[in-house]
Amino acid sequence: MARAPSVSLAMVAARANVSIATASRVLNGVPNRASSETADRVRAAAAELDYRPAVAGQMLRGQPSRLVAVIAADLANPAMAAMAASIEHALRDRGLVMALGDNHQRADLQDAFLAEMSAHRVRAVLLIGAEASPGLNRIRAEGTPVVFVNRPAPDDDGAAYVGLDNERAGADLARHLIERGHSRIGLVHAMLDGTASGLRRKGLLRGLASGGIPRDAIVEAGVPLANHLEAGFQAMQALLARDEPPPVVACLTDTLAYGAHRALRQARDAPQVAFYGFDDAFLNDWVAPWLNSVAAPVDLYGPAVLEMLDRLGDDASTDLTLHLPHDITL
Amino acid sequence: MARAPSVSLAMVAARANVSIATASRVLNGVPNRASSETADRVRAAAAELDYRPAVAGQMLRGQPSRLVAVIAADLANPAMAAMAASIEHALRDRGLVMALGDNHQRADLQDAFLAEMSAHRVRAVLLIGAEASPGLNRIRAEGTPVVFVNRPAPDDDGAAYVGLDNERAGADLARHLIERGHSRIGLVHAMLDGTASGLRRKGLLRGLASGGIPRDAIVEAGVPLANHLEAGFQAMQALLARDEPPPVVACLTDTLAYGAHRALRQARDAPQVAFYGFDDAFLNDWVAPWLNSVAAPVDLYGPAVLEMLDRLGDDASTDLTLHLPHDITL
DNA sequence: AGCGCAAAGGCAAACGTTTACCTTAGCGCG
DNA sequence: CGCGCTAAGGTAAACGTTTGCCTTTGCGCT
Repeated sequence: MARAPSVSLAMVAARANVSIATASRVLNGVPNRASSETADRVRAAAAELDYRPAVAGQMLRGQPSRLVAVIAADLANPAMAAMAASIEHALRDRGLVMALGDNHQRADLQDAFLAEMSAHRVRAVLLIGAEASPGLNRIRAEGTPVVFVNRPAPDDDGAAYVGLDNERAGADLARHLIERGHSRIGLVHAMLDGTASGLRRKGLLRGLASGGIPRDAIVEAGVPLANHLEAGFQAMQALLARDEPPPVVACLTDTLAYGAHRALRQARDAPQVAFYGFDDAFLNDWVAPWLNSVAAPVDLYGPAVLEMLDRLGDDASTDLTLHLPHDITL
Repeated sequence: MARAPSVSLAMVAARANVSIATASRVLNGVPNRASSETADRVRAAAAELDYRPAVAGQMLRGQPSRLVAVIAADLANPAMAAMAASIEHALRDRGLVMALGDNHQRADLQDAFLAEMSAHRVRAVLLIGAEASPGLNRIRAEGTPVVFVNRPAPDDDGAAYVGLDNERAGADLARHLIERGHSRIGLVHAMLDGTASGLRRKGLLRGLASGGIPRDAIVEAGVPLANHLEAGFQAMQALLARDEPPPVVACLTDTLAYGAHRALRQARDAPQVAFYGFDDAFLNDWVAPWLNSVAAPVDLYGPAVLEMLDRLGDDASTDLTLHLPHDITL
């Protein structure tokens, strides 16, 4: 299992009969430091040996690493996995590499991952559904660019955010529902401390109110579970237990809607119910055609996150909120 | 955006009034090299400064990195994402960190990722659905431990494999179908060059044959698309166009089944069809209750992969195939 | 007293890369 | 001819860590 000794810059230099310095400069494209013949010799040697710079050396010199840490709240959530995939794609176009972790909605796991990534001197940290945690504060204090994706920062002090305009999305859903003639509306949520959910609900309620829907026509059911599937299931059961279940149910998350729909399936003489959710995963078309979702096209996430990283790099630009255009997909 | 200068071992040593060497040894737990007072002083200094060793230095010294590269064929596939999550969990228990990439079923993207990971001197490479590629051969030749997960190695020359016993799983599904009294069976697949699919089909056909099902009672439909959703959709349409569609359809992948089911939904006067697939994602319970799946519990993947990495480390043990126990979930 | 040994700790090399600084040669130009 | 400038290249330091080797001190034993 002896790891083959990898080829170092020194070997390339030796083979090309130049100093290490010259080899380095040629390969890094520093102009006017080598004749074209020398440069060709170096490049040829590098190619023959299949030289690839060891990151260790580069890091040691303080060069930024090509690694970008990405933390997802739950990889098993298809919407988040799809966002991660989009981000990875965009990063790769820039020569960056994603290192993905899953915080399982636990601050301690998130911090363990962040600590390791910090030791690797990652170029940036992206959080798709962040937990508030000491390690998160620390890495932000260290100056590592941090972008919150899909769920705004737990403590909103000017942190960079890429994702839906949650409040507006909620309001738009309200308008949509009213246009469709709905007057009694179910609302399913899990925990509302999550910044995204709270904003969505706020916007939704505001929109419904300004559309003339009285507050008591909104039937709310919230089950504070981290597992949104189970939460949606139980919340929907509660709604169904009412005398007259609402004909339309808005879930603050698609995953909640999955759970709610299961409860509906399992109910005896279940009524017709229209479901609405947020954060469409492309899989919905295939496995959840009954679900309407307020979401941005998932391929927008990657480019938008990179755009935000650029803004953070400029540090002149101050607008650190990037709202993706959402739509109500059927 | 000036990155805060991180605390180095030298600072810890200075604060504890010892040499760098002593500090290093204390923190690494080398015995009999420091008095307990000195050790306490060092540890206190490290804690106060929140010292965390820079990986660059450690890597440079040839220490194995804590990074483990994981490549998924398609992160948007919930089953694969769930496997990745399980693996990440198990790795973290060992103090290792997952760096996840998505090869989008393209050899060139896989190689780009592998090259970067190789430069990071990752401790191992795990492939959930590998593509055959030059870079893969290269990193194997370099001696980096490589484990194929869920899909056996493209060229099977003694590569480590963790996943279903695909052929047996196919045969077991055949027995199951026969026990249920099915005598006409649909078979949906995409490309069969993928090693897993080929083996599943082989086992299934063998099992059906030995169960007395004549070959012409097996209606096969294969659409060679990389996108299994679309492939399943089209294949099912082909099956439905027949005079008498089979009452049970086995799909070599759950994703194919998603596609097939959509075709069924969209068909006019669709018959009753039972669906079987492979690689159950826990989400199936919620969004695809109509799908029976041959699969191993997904939380087995992580521990099994670590077990295999241990075997590769011993390099005495030669059994590099680890079959997970599968079951037919309803 | 003399010896050996263990504990406690320091020195310095090595890993691979980048880059500031230095040297040399050649050339244009006053 | 002498000055300055540029291209072409080399030398060596620096990054942070680990570890082989060395020194010193104290202690037990003959």
